[in-house]
Amino acid sequence: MKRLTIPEVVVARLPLYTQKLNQLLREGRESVSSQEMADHLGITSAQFRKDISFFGGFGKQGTGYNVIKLLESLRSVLNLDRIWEVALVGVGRLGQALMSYHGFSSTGFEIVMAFDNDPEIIGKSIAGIKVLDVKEMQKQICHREIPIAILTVPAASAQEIADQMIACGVKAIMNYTPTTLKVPKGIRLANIDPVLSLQTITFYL
Amino acid sequence: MKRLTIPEVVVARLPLYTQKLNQLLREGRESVSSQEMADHLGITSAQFRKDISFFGGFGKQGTGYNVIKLLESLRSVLNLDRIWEVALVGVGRLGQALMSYHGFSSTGFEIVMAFDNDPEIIGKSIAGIKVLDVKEMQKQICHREIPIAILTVPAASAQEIADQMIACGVKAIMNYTPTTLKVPKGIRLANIDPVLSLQTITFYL
DNA sequence: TAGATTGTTAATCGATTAACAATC
DNA sequence: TAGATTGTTAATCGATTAACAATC
Repeated sequence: MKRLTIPEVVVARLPLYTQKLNQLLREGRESVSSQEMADHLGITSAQFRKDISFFGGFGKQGTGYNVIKLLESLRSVLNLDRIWEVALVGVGRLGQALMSYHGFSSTGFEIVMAFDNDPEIIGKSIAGIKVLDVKEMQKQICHREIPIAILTVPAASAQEIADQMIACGVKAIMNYTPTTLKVPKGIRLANIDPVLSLQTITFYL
Repeated sequence: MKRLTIPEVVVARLPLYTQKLNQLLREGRESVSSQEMADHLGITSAQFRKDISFFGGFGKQGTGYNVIKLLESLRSVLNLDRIWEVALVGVGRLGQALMSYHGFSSTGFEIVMAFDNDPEIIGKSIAGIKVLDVKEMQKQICHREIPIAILTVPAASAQEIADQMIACGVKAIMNYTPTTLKVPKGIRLANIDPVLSLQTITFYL
């Protein structure tokens, strides 16, 4: 299958392309050249064309790329033309903020369940989602076959909760904890602790 | 200067090394081999040694790396052996969560000012920080020479606010908005909209 | 000393870019 | 048609890895 040979760095750039194309769409633009995309994104036009051509020839010589068509193609490539159900574990401040974050639902991600171990918060509703006891987590996630989980628990319990998630079928974990998690091959792990990117940036300051 | 030649991918891995070393330190470990670090982090031992050797020979043949010494060296390389003052603009739910996030202060980042344009929230205190009118932003940031800003405003005003920040000396922006920002060369921009990493992950599911 | 593991070299692998024929 | 811009090739550039002498 062709898809398996796409470099990870290319895949990581596609959401940025999608983001920019959405912006152009809102501005009413019909087409865009690789050169313009490159200028906006701070890359070379050759890189843009090469990245896109992994998935097919979506452009037109002399004209560029049709914004809507390219956007839809990329959404299809990234499997964004469906709703993805997400579970969130750890309903602290960050967890609550993410549950209320409108950006998820407007892009096809829906947090459909949330778990915590604090009796104070279990049973409460946040952004329309009832917080369940984390003891229920495995049963619920298994039952509903949730593919993606957001991990916003304290560092100390991160690995344990991650193991439990994986045991009941979660395929991707967004790790917001400042922890180096061990996950089996085949499980996607995104480390998005806000501190990590800050620590990279300070090298250059 | 040697530092200028370090590949970005290497710099991006250093915080992960720091994270794991901190974990080992808490476990009371005195030394660690490149092989063990590699196993934990899912990389090769050669890569770890190569990355570290950009900054000097911190290891000892036959023994490995002294955890404390390596940790301190990396902290020094990443300029983490000081306090970094951070401004936050956009005190919505995500902004508030980040203001309350303990992970920043415990790693040497301190959100020292916050701004919003909503009269309802201006003047209130969140996590001990008084929210100021965004009209005051440029004056305050200039005056205190804040190098890092967290951008958590609505997408529509993101570019405008970013321009204002840069005009008054901000050198790095953590962009939490779903926007492709244009920034001048020399300004560090980290795109950490949570949706971006989700959209990358769905490609593989 | 014997065993272990580093730091570094050279080889490999992969990603980026310049250039241009194809073509809208 | 003339001008513009794609898709792709080949060259370049850069990052990763295997291997091993050095050495603790």
